[in-house]
Amino acid sequence: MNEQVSPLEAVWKASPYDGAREGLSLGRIVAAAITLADAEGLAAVSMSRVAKALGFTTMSLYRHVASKEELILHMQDVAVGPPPTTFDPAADEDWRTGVERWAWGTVERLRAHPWILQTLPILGPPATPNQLTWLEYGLRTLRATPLLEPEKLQVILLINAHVFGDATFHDAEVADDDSYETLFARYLDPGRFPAVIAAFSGGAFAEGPDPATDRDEQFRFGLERILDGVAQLIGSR
Amino acid sequence: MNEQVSPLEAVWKASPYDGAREGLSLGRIVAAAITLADAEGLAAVSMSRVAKALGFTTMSLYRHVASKEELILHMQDVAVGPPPTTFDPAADEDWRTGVERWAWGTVERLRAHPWILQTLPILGPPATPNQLTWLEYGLRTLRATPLLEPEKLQVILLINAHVFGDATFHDAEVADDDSYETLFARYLDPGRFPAVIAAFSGGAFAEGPDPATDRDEQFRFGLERILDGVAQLIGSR
DNA sequence: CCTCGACTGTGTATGTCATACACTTAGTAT
DNA sequence: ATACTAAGTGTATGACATACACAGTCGAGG
Repeated sequence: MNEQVSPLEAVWKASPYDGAREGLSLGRIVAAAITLADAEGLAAVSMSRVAKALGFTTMSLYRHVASKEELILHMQDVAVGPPPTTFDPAADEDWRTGVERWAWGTVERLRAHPWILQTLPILGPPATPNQLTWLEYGLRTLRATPLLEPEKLQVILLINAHVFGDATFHDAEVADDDSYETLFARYLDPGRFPAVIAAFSGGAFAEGPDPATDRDEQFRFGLERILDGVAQLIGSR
Repeated sequence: MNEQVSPLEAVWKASPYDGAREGLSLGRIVAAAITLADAEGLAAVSMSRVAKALGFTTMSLYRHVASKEELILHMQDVAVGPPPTTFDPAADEDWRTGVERWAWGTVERLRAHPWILQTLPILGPPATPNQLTWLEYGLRTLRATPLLEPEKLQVILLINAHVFGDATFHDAEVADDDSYETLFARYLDPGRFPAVIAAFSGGAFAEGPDPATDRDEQFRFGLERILDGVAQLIGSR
């Protein structure tokens, strides 16, 4: 644990998520918390439940973590994890190939731990070590491109927003599920919401045989639009 | 208040945010909660603080609202508000003009009540009456376009994601503020994060004389990329 | 070898929170 | 007037984050 340090800064200081082989350790605590969040959602993560899962008392956690907020930041960093080094774009690689690989990589991480979404309230710009490593790799895909530095950043952040959009949209859909269709059927006045009804009856909700593919397809569509737009700008330089 | 009804459904049933002139009412409760959230953030909204602000007891709120979750959904709906009717795109209007107007309208709403971001955990697809009205208007801007129905939806959702990205990125920047620069300076190893450093020293954080304009400029950049991509698809049909 | 201090884990206590439930009271319909 | 209903209250419960004081343990310096 650290004295007088902001939660964010604590995450940076911790870097090697070590594990002494016995007793508590930051690594163990964070791992237990992530397991809990994966299984029951972020709301299920309380100091006492995490401690119980490890067989320690609630207060023991505070020897390794200054606050719950810090714990959650650590969870986020570990759950995001470092990008595979194979994601580091080769110097001669086509930017678009690189960006696409990167984009799909980030979706995958977020889908693996959807509760990362709920941890957003804390955030702002990417700020955690692993998050920044992803950002670094993302920016590198645009290295050879004539875009200005701030433009590169905007492009990567835009794609990131799309990734979060995907996760947000498909999150509660799973949870609420039937209540959606029901709700829409019951309250969506065709006089007031003709376009919405048309869009949704086109099958955005009513997934086909393989919802995962459909979801991928939706993500791909948005991504291609973004990249087409970027390509156009690059081409104009 | 409603019996045996999901929080979301309760919001739909409530539609006219009425106000009996005395005593408590849903409208009054929601308004007080929004005032609180605007001033001190979503975290400051507790049943007891809202009640106190109105001069009633905590439990009195439960006569009008089934749970805190329902309250927050109501808050969200009211804070989002209906789109101005002038946003309803004219039939002969250029789609791009319409979409841009719509996009800027949504940013504006979100910026006025940034805590709406924190209410995301609850959500999923847009589902609240006013949210759906915005969606309806957004979709209408693409009415005359050769896009397929699900594609229109994807485009609007993509822009929406961009709006949330803008809000997310600039939210904590305000809150953490100096700690960001500090943190970056202290921990960002130029060996490991060359691209990040290049992108940020380009001035993404170090705002110019008018940060609002810079922020607008950043949003505009992403929006134009998206719309260029969409235009290209439309053109190819 | 002993002692001291640091580190790690514990137990108890406090204040906040959402919410259940039983109660009162006022207003309305018969 | 009586019975019913809606609105507001007060008290109680159980979860939670966290402060604080204490205890065991272990390694380093005498």
